[in-house]
Amino acid sequence: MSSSSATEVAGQTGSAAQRERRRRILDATIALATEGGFDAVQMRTVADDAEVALGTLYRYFPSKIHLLVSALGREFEEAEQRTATRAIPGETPHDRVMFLLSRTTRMLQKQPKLTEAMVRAFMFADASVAGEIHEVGMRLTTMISRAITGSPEHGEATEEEAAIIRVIADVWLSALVGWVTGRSEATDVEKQIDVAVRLLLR
Amino acid sequence: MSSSSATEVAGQTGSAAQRERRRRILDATIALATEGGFDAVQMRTVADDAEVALGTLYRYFPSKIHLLVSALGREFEEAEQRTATRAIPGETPHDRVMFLLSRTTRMLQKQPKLTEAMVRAFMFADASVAGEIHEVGMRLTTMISRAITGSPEHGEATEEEAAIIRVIADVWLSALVGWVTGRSEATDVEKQIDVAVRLLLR
DNA sequence: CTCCTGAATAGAACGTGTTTCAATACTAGA
DNA sequence: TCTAGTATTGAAACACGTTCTATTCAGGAG
Repeated sequence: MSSSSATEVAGQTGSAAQRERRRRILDATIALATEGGFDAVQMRTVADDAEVALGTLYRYFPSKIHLLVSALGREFEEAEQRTATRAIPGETPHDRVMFLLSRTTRMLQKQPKLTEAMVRAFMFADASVAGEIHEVGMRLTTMISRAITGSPEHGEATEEEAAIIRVIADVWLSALVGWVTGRSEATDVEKQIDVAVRLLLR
Repeated sequence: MSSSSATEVAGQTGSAAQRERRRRILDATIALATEGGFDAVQMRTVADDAEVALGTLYRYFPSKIHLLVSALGREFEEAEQRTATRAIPGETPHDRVMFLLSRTTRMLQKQPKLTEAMVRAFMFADASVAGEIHEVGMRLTTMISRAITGSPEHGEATEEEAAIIRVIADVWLSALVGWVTGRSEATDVEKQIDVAVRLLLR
């Protein structure tokens, strides 16, 4: 339990050179994943591309799974900040949630290999990745919550709302896994969320 | 596309000696997974324990993931047959679905290592495992459908019902993944399903 | 400026999933 | 019974995640 607490989450720690190395590693990871997916993210290659030694890579990210989930965290960070600055369009909670998740889904589907790499890492992660996983989960929860209330504020949700948000997130992730692993079509993801949201937000 | 169609799914093919080998392999897999989880299922060890050569193991199951998902399929087969012979107790669809999923969850939680191995393989599986995955999905769908209607028959579900079943299955799997990967407590799984079922079946 | 210590490096080495291949055993049909 | 074709075996080799070791580097304390 030394560093990565929830407050200094996305690696805003260490010297400038260290933050720079971390950035280069995540850049290389995302580039490789975008090109060739999970299998193409090979630790030796990441280290080479980021111009750090293999041992250094492992000092920053203790496993390939940590690395990819952290990359997912960085991507979600941008998406979440977008929902914080501008209100999500739509008349009803249903409309707004669908707007948000459809937009995010389409964004992910534009880079299928990258999404495959990150989603598979996310689903494969074990307890040792709890911190990174939790960060991603919180961001997703925050975004859906904002979509439901329609405001960029992120106040406390009622217990009922929290439960609904969780179910929506679960369905979205499952649908994404289905698409990523080639078990369903791209358009199915949106359909499945629409059904779930319709059933839940009525 | 030679063998494994939906009709001859669970390996009811080949000579008696071959069916016997297949059974020994799955037995060894489940024994190892029960003892030590995903990591303990090592292909060399499985082959040794099942008394087949490593090459033979790979002839029967083209990867560790195929192997573990097939093991999950065999376990689900028994569970599904139980729902086919006896009616699921409970007054309402909600009660019956909860009875079914609670019972199944508790059964899985009694063997945490085995469940961890199978669930992680299931979530990690890519398109090449589509057949095995589909089999498991169908069994789960069938069981939930029987619980909703309250009859061991497995008639066609309406589109609405099918969508609801899918959402319930997604939530159940997500909750299970959360538990397996140490992100949530055993009792959370039931709670999450209860919320989802309550929201969906009203 | 020198020394000390933690960080970074290069590279070898290890473990396990997967592939390959030559030799042997088995089985179904003539 | 013989034979052709197929399945199984045993063993080595390969690929990639991960660990380990020896060495060098950087930057703050004195």
